[in-house]
Amino acid sequence: MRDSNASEGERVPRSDEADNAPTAELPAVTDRNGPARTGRAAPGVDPNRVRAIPEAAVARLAVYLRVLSAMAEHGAVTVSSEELSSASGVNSAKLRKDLSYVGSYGTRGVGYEVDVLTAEIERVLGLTRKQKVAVVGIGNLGHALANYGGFPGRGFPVEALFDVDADLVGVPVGGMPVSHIDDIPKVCAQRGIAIGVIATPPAAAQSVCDRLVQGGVQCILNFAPVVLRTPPHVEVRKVDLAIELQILSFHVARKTEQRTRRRVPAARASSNGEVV
Amino acid sequence: MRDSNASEGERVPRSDEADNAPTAELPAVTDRNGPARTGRAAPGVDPNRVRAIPEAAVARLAVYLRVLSAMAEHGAVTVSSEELSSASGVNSAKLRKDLSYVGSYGTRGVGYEVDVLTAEIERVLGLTRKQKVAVVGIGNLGHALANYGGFPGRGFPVEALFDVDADLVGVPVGGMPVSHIDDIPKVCAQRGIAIGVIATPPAAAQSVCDRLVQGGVQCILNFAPVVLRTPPHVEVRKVDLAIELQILSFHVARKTEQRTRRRVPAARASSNGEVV
DNA sequence: TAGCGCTTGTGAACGCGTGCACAAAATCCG
DNA sequence: CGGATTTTGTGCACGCGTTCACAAGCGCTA
Repeated sequence: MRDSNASEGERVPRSDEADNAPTAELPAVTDRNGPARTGRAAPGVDPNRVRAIPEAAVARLAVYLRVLSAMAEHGAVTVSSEELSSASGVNSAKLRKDLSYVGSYGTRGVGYEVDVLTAEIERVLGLTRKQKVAVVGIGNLGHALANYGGFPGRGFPVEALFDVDADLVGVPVGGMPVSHIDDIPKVCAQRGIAIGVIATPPAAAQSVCDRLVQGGVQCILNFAPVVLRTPPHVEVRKVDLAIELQILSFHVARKTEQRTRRRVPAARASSNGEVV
Repeated sequence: MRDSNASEGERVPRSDEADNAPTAELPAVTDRNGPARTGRAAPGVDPNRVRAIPEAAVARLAVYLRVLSAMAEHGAVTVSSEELSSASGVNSAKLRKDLSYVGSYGTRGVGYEVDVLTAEIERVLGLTRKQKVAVVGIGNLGHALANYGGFPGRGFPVEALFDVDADLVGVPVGGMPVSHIDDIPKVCAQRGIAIGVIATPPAAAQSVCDRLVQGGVQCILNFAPVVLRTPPHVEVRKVDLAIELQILSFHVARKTEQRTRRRVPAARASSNGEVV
């Protein structure tokens, strides 16, 4: 009954794939061929123990990381799964299972050392090596992203900004000059940018996406409300404000509907149970 | 192997709940008590056919809606599940199942009428009644949201803007004057605002959230990187840029790792594992 | 050192979502 | 008018993710 961004954000389908969208709420679109696991999904066991971590677990690990960092600032040295889980809004069983994907770094009867756990999660998420980010489309949203600067707890360095608007090119935004989108492939390749963020109008998104791919970007975070087509090796995540609102709208409608229905005598409170 | 924003955005856990996070990719967190279904999850059948639509399906329906609207503009009158699904990036079986939650509005051997399908999906998503939206925190992101104006395909009317900054109060942004956050409860109640969008710094998010709830808001879209505590009847969805980037970072690391491992013969670094 | 209590880590079961495959239905064509 | 073709709608089975529940392990205390 409640669970929204299934798995946060949404998985964006590939043109070359026949399946799709996610759950875990989220976010909301998932797809895959093999198991949903992230590691090697080969039928046989994974030899190198890359450990197949469920996508949903990865998202939660990122949440734990932030909570842990807040706790560390408060001077906490150890945490129990109970404390960490309630602060993160998940149940403790799930939290422990998530942490088990990372490894066994807890002490039974005691809990986890905050700094050890933090380091291990960062290791698994690949945060030890900062991934360079490029933002394309310097409108309101692009500005917000460019200035996001230190993303909470360690930042992803924004190494390049792009826009079509000639008047913007050369202008520094958040301490970084804007380049023209025609230079995307060149600049991205030169600077070794791994992640591209698309904050352009929908019409421009696909062509920008193509250029980013051309520039060797491995992952794309797409804020434009379109379904991007990318080669299979490029990971795409989508954040869609309109869809988020529509999902909420659905919930509002549902609640209103239930309330209305309740008012009507007919009732039948039995099955429906919760009154909300 | 690929599927990110599980179910889009993420479900935000409740303080009073013991469970949690979502799927369906994007952002990522889900939780619930009963079945993940959205309708009444009572054991018995749902008498009033509120039809329990999976959260992930709701998110996809919103995507179909946008694709349909684009097709309508191109003059399409009917669509087959195959066309619509490939344009939406899902497989046709899933699409048909999703549409079956809405009802049976297709014609076998022919397909779906674009306008009929559009109308029915809008009905199910509750888009026939426009939900009023308030945006809190008029920084870069808030500006972007306030100007988002016509969200692609029908807009959610932004009926109020709020900020703490006294210099901003009264200033029109996107054609609407900014009010002070202290007035949130009053204004929201007066204007019957159903959805609140939080685009404030993390530190202010919880208190803003409390005021929104106080003002009678039913759903909250949270862009601040914090876990909000809300009463059970308030639906919260979260969009977390930092987490999105971290998830992508994880994928980048994984790919790099695989590439590296393939190159190195010895391999099997045992414990420390990944080379990063 | 032995016992007790607390917390981790995980095996197993449940449930939801996904994908397959086919029957039902409607149109088209001969 | 009957058969071939196309496409919907769905029953069923598989699989992942969540949850439960408990054994294992560690520290503290007597």
